Amino acid sequence: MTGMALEHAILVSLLEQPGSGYELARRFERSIGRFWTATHQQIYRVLKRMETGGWVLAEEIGQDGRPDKRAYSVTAAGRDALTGWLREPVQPEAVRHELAVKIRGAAFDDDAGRKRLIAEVERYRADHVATLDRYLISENRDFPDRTDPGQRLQHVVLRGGIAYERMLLDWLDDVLGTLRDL
Amino acid sequence: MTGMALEHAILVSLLEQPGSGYELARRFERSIGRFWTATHQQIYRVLKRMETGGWVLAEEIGQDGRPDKRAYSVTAAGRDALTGWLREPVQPEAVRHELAVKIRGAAFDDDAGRKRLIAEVERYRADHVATLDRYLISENRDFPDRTDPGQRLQHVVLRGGIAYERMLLDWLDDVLGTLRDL
DNA sequence: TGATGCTATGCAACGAGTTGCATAGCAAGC
DNA sequence: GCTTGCTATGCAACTCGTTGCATAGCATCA
Repeated sequence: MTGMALEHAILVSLLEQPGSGYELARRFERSIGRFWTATHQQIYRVLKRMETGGWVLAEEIGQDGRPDKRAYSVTAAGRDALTGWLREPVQPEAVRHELAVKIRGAAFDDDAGRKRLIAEVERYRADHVATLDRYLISENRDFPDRTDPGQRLQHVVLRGGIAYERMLLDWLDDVLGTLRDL
Repeated sequence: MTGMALEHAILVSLLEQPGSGYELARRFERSIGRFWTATHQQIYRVLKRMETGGWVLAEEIGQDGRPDKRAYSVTAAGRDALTGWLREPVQPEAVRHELAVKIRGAAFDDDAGRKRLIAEVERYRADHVATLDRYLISENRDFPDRTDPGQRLQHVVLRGGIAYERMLLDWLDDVLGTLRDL
């Protein structure tokens, strides 16, 4: 019961807003995917398992002009499963930071390799500038209601993303400085 | 060739210092594991694969009073494999932040559940205070040589860890404040 | 008209990561 | 004397995550 947390991320997303597997996959690209990534295959597979286990209910919705979809909502049993999990201890994170491995690896490459790494870090940095911008735009647009508990919780998680991106950008500047005058 | 980055983390670790599977596993608990986690089973399995592929060489070392060990070192082919990988683009990270899921999930739990989550966040925070302390001790102790390129690169990665932990502690205070006056 | 892309779901195969267990001798403390 | 813990390596079974592919109709743009 320690792993398989995707179920719980899906439960949270469906409680915030019921929807189809496809819609969930899109949310995992935007909102919820900021802190829990998943592909559409994973989501469809896990949704079936959750349906079998009685955590979610599917309703077939026929649409004209596009394929039918299965809209999922969370059952009472699913909600109980979620609250049970919420009360378990948080597992330590499994950190996997590829860039950090590459930076330490740069000690065993030549000048040409380090030059390429600097360019790659700059590209990586630009990506995260864009990410931070998206977060800031989303913050200004999506969190007007400071009284709704759900919104306040979503907002504090987003502030975590913003803090992370800012920290990362500062650190990348430190990395670039270190690589340049190695 | 996109995944399987454990090989490369092992190559970096073995280039920094040759050693046995067991020694590598211990390093993955301390130094390199700050940004790339792995269990001993993973490490042994991958080392065999790398030996078959000619990336590392094993030397049997008989020890008295304890089991023999196989000391690994990186071959020229292994080093080439590493530099080849260093020049590939950095893959976007697969973020999996369980605590963030739980925080958003707290909107669907009751007051008792939220109280428990607050206690759990406090425990989690204490763990990370301890982690930050270990990093700061390691920084003062292990990085005296500011001219060695390898040390400077290890140091900048450690500074990333320190920056991350500080950011996290600040954010956890924000989270606790939000949960408390929900 | 043809190419590209979006909605919508899914299978099959593979690779990566986790968990439990096993062996085996030595050292240290109760 | 007994238990616990450390060094040292490994198997087997399992779950999780990734990649490539497939279907199928409609919309949009060149």
